Amino acid sequence: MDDQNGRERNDFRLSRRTEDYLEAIYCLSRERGYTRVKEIAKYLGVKPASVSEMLSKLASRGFVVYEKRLLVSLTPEGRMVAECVRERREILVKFLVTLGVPEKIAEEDACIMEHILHKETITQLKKFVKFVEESPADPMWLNHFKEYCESGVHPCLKVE
Amino acid sequence: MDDQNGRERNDFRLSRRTEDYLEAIYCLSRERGYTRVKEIAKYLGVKPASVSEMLSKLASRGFVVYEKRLLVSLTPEGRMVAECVRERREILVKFLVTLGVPEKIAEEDACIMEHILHKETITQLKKFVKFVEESPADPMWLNHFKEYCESGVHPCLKVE
DNA sequence: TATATAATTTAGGTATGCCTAATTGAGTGT
DNA sequence: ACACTCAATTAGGCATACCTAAATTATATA
Repeated sequence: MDDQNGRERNDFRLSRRTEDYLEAIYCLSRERGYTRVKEIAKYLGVKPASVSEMLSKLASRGFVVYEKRLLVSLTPEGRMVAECVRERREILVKFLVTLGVPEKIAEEDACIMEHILHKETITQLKKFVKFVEESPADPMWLNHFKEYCESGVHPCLKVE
Repeated sequence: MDDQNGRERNDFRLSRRTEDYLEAIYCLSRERGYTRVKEIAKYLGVKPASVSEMLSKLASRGFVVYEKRLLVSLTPEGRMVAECVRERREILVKFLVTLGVPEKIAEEDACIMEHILHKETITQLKKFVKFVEESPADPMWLNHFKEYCESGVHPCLKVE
């Protein structure tokens, strides 16, 4: 009934870890079209044995093409999932960076958030990022916000 | 090395579920100073048996006062943790609501985010919420953003 | 007080995911 | 062709966290 383990809050989503693996494979196989156990293990910071196990599961669910001991690649379905995950993540990074979170931390937190937030939340964050991007020139308020972050005082309040 | 299971990304933080339980107990025992297995189970949407197990762990770690079959309450330490978690959460809800996420979803996602984001991220979100709150009158850009959400066009671009 | 009912706990399982150690397999060099 | 090495897989375990069913214990009512 929870999402600590495999199943997510809503049943449409894959487990966080499943998404992580798909995204990793997606990134790693971008250029050549394939990747391998060792690379995935390094990318995700786990041991090859764990990757091996997970790949069997992913293959049986139709997300990757994988014959034991051979190279790994995504099926069209796996690619679709990975792209969604990736897109969510990129938006989140931009968003957090806009708000002044250091890039590196933004990356990490985005990676976590992408897996677990409702689509409504992602939608709003996406809109926000676009809103900022589409703003003509530098949005004044953003500068104000940055100033506020540094000084701790809202610029509009100290206009004397 | 991961955080799917017990241990979190950084070692200071308790597992997500541990925090959930502490927060639940905190909420439920606010008025009377104590709560009970059944209530916690209902609050978290798990079975009493699971709560029972978890309480033993929480007690052995010094977060709750709990003698089998009796009422449950937080130790000062448990309360401290719960309060931190709670504060993080409230900020997140405010933040998401500001960005137009429906209240109910904001609550849920906040509950998830609170457990896993870096403190730097929380800090920035907190600042952002404060920034908005301390803005004199209605911040223009927020209205613009709302308009943008509805129309899909940045108001500043269609000023003719 | 005795008994019925409600609350808890225990026992025994499940699933995810990760790890180590031991094996298996495949490609390379001699 | 054989041995070496490195990659990948299997086997056996661990921890978290949940569940169901069965056994307890408490409480409330007749």
